[in-house]
Amino acid sequence: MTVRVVLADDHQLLREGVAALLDRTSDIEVIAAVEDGVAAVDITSELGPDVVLMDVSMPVLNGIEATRSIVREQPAVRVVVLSMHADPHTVSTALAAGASGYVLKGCAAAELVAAIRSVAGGRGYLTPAVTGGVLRELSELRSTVVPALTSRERVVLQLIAEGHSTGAIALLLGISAKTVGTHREHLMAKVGVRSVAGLTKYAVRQGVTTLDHGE
Amino acid sequence: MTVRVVLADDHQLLREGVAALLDRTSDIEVIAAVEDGVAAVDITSELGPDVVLMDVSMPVLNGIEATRSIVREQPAVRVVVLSMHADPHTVSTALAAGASGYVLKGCAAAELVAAIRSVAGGRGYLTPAVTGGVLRELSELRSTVVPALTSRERVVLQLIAEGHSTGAIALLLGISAKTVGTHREHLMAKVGVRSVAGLTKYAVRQGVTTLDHGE
DNA sequence: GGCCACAATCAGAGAATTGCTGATTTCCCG
DNA sequence: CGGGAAATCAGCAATTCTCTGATTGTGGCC
Repeated sequence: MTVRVVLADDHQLLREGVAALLDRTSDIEVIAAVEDGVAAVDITSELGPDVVLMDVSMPVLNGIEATRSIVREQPAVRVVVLSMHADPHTVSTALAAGASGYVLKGCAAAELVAAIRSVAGGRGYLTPAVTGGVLRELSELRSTVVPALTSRERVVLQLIAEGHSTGAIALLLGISAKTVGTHREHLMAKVGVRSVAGLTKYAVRQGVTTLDHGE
Repeated sequence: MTVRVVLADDHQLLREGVAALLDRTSDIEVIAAVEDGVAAVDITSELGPDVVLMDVSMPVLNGIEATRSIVREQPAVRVVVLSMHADPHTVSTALAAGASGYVLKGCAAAELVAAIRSVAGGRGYLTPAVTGGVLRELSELRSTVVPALTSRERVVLQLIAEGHSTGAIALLLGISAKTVGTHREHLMAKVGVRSVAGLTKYAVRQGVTTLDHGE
């Protein structure tokens, strides 16, 4: 079970150095090293590696776009982005493009190996220096794209997901059925869904209810 | 981390013999041995053991009822039923009463120890001689209690769980909305649920749809 | 203090869905 | 050749949904 790796970076010295480092590891094999994004896409579709180690800044086609292309065409291939910078924007763009891992060029060889093994195993890898920013970005996106639910809405969501009818919820909460309907509409609008089925899935994902019993 | 065990059996010789066997094992300690079901319930609520080793046939209160009582009052206590017979009815009754394990009196000491360790660790234990019967019983129950869905019903279930309305499903399938409604009713009746929320959860559990996107 | 945004509440009216009963057709199995 | 189950559809009353519009209370902000 060796992990087959394609390396894409526009600096020859880095390519050779990283290849040497990785080849010291018995379970990782560098099967190709290319110097631009187009070559990375081509060689990946030809060789079908397990992991592509992708530099961000490359001529012809940058690493982000190359990642997007590879992930779209070969979802089984995992991409680890190798970058000089830890700025949250680059990181989240790379991850949005479909990268499974993100490591900095300043990292130790051991970390690079850990990242490759992690993504080859189907997990992800984020170098500690960027995780904070990613989490912050994530929560910001969550709150702007998906507005926070109000406490009342959360209660109604839970009851809906538990299978209660509008009338039943109104009785339980001691409010009018009309109000429950309004809450439901607000919920659907916020969650971006237009059915009880969608609301229920959202509730399950959010942990507001369980999948346990039928309702 | 020794496992504290209460032993309940109406034959003194068996109590002494099993206690001796278990005490040879360093991580298992028999803290009490009683001779009827009532005493088992009493001593269990008093001592709070990790595991109760429970004979099925006992005077005053049989092992099944004693198990039911113990599990209801002290859910943290695990019960291993010790029985002479492997008949599926006894086994499934015992498991339905809340037993976590089932071993035969004809088993080796090593198996008893394995069973006790397993249930103490929060898992279950079924002696191989009875697993076949239990699985058969289970699938029979499944098919009678939860009748198999027809292929058409599965299709409708999926579409409902994906958030489509009755009218939309009718269009997609090229049938009347009334028919879709009938399918939905049959689904709810079979699944034992009376809401789209319940159906959606069932669909997710069954893998008919995913939790991914909202709808 | 006044203003504004928003949560929470409710209502009206027409459209859609639900729940229940009942029926027909087709098809497979013994 | 039945018998039964699956799949289809209808009628009808009750409920729910959708959309629009409105009121009240609260908290933050100038």
